[in-house]
Amino acid sequence: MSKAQALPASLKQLLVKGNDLFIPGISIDSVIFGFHENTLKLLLLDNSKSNKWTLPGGFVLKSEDINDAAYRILLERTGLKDIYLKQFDVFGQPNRTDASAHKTTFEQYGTKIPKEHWLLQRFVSVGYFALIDYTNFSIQNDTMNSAYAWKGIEQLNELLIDHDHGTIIQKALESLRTQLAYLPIGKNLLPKKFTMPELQKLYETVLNKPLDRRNFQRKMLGFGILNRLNETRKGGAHKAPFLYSFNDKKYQKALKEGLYGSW
Amino acid sequence: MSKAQALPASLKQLLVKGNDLFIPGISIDSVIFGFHENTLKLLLLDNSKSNKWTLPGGFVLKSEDINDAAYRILLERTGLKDIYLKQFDVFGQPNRTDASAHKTTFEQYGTKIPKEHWLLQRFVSVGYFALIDYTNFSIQNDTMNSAYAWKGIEQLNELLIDHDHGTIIQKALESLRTQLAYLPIGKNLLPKKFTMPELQKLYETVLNKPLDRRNFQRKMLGFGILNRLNETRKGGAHKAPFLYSFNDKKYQKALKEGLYGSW
DNA sequence: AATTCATTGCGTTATACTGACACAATATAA
DNA sequence: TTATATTGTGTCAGTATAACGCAATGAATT
Repeated sequence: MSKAQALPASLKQLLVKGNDLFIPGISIDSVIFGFHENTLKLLLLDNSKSNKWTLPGGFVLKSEDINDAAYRILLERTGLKDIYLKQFDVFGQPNRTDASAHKTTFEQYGTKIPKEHWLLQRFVSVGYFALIDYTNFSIQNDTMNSAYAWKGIEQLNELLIDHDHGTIIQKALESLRTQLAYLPIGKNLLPKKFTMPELQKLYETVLNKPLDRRNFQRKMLGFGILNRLNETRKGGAHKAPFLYSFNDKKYQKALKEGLYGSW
Repeated sequence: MSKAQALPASLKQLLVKGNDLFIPGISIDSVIFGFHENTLKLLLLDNSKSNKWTLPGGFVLKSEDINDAAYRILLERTGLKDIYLKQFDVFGQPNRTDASAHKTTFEQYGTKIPKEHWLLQRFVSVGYFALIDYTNFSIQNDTMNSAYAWKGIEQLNELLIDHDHGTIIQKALESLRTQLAYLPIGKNLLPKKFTMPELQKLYETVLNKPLDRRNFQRKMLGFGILNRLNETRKGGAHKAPFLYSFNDKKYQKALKEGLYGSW
């Protein structure tokens, strides 16, 4: 076993001042979605030693709105701001594994959380999902000194077995699917310019079923939310597809009614 | 001013033992929907003196699942069980009015909540909505000694002005609308036997727009979730409509896919 | 430079669904 | 018995959907 590193300042502060700063018993967990190479990815944190991957999360300041806290935590831990973020569920089982996860985090540095410490109390977690542009985010270590990595949703079984973060992710995916017609997934998960096949793959991935290429295009164009640009994406083999961008105003408006259709 | 009544036992217990029994900082508010005389109704509690109506709610026991708590609270305060109940949002603004509402409740009985008491801390509230059969529920006073009453959603403006329970109710209604295709509102808001016009009025009320009688019937029957009974509802003037009941199995199944259609 | 080939852009057709409306049947009230 | 509002059933034009055809294109191959 390698020598224990010094406890990072951020963790020390959590231990010492957390009780004064944060409201007790409530945590936030964020499921951060990205889309790359035709797969949905999640931004997860590696708790190094344990090789258990976890959702980035945090706590709510004593006089802070919960939604504001979710944005702040996202900003602090990833540098991301102006991100689409949405609360989707609350996880309130008394046997949630937060306490043991916190223990593990500190034990990596040879630090033990004192008994009765607020971190070891029962936590109710509010789940948020974020939609971010994969191409516009460069991974860096976060303030808690954990390492980020994008993980494809198909690899999750190995990473999160028996971990209740797995449940949270499943619920987030479910929300994404059932509310698809009302969510700006295209705008937030794709780069500013994208091709029709890319948009289609995104919808196919979320819905987990294939869609007809030609019918998809007709329907999407029918919504009147896309601008076709005078550019094509060259470089890939075969015919170069047109690039599109979203007409933000019309997109917003259309989403209010829901992108009607039999997906 | 009339003489202050004695503090009810349930309130006294809350004051004295609440801190040991419940997890701090988290409350539950339930928006209880019923349908009667072609209007959506809410089951509200009158805080007598103040004439401010509030949502029935409560707190979570220290080793209790939040969803279980919501069911328990509903049972304790209304006698209702086996009810459709669904979490729809979390309300986490630091300036929520719970503390002052609690104060008012106790001041009615001439009791003052001690400073620093847990009831006066900041609360994050988890919102649930319940769908219940109006005809199968008889109003009684609840354990907190408040009086229940059904209030039509159109009268809410007068009752809840500037009250953040108003926001919660609005959000509950919104959830009801956007998730309509996935919610068993018919089964849970109507009596076992009902007529097609009654079912239609329910959908019209939730959607807040009129629907064509004949198209509605065609679509509903098309889902294959209704049994037409060999009875009609006589008594009303004019032609007696058939009675229907739900085919529970098919209803459940259809809701999983969502009751597809352009409502 | 010509050929190959997977992919893209645009189009067609049969079918199902939707919205708007017509008309006969019927339970109560007059 | 008649009047009336409501319900049950049906029609029809317009629209949306699912399934598929075919020519155009850009890079890779020869």
